[in-house]
Amino acid sequence: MSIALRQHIEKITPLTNAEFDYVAGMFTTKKLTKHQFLIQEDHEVFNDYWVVKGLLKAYHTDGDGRMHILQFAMEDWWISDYQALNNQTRATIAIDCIEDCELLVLSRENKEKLCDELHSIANFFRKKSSAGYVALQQRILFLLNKNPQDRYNRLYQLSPKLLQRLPKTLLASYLGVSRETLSRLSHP
Amino acid sequence: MSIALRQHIEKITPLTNAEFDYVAGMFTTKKLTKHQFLIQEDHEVFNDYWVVKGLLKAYHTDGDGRMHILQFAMEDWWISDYQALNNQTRATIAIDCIEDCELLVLSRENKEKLCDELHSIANFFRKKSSAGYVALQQRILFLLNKNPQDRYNRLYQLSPKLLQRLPKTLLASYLGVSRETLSRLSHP
DNA sequence: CGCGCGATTGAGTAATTTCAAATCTAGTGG
DNA sequence: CCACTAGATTTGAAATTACTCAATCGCGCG
Repeated sequence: MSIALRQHIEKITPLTNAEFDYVAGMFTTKKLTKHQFLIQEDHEVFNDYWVVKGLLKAYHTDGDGRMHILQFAMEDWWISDYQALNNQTRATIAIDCIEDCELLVLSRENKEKLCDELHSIANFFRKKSSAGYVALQQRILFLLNKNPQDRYNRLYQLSPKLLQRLPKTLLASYLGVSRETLSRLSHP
Repeated sequence: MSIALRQHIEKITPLTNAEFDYVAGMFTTKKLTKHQFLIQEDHEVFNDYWVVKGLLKAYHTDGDGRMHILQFAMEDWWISDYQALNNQTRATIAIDCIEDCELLVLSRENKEKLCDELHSIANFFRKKSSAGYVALQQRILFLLNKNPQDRYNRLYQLSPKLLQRLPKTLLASYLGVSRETLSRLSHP
């Protein structure tokens, strides 16, 4: 099965062949094309997703119909509505495909099962969450005090590849600025 | 030992008496007075902290000497510089006491030990991190698109008690607005 | 009573948004 | 291969919002 997934997990914790086979067996696959929804607001959320290939956005639409992007996900990233997934509530965010996508699907039940049975996997997700938490803190710091140019530069530093694959409109929404303002920045 | 800590953990996962005693034995205690530092920027970070009593702030100071508050922590909250703690790097944020504080201290080693030995504790921290991640996502959504009044109202809804214990200057910094702007909002 | 600190108020300024229009680009069909 | 269209991006100008700086207020405490 997916070598990439194994490498991804083993960046954090080693797995025996048997363990990995067991883990991999818990996943199913899913393919979506550009513009298709992975999760829609107000729907139930049953799965966590790992991106094999493609690019997605997770976003909330506010009362005025404005979209605010919470996260992008490309190869090797996890994505879901974790609030809904953890608490078994309805989705408050939507996720759709910016490009054609290939995903590995891990249901809540299988995730919990894996975490109960395999120490290493429990630790994997624990460390992933903690790293995600830290990453969001960094993003908050930039939203709190940095101007649009600084925010853009940071994202450019963090993942230049992502920027090239994104329409500017979406990037603006992620950075919390209007697309006109983004357009007036200097783009390295 | 701390009944409160046991209740805190058992909100997520049950523990036997023996397990809890073992867990509790991994913590030490620490008392600090108002204005004292728990963590200073550029220092090493060895511990995670759980607040028994008191109120602290975690913040970053930018190049212009402006403080940006990442997190407050009061009773029942965990706090540390997780970036530094996880990666064994130097602190990029400072944490100090807004009120006199009483803390339970869990070293990185003991935390990892507990997570390796006790399934339930590994799951506890995993779920805590995930919940923390979701909470930060919500905060990001408000920073992305809401005006100061909405941000204030949200925090008022989330924890009105916190607001009463905080100097407005700190609140402004947390919300990402100037104290003058905060002062001009309607305070319910 | 007066000092000191935090909070408030006022006025001017800077930055970003908004609205509108023009330009560019990629994909489509002739 | 070219013209055409829809969508995305850029540009311009006005309006809005929040910031900054400065002054004042209010309260607790010595």
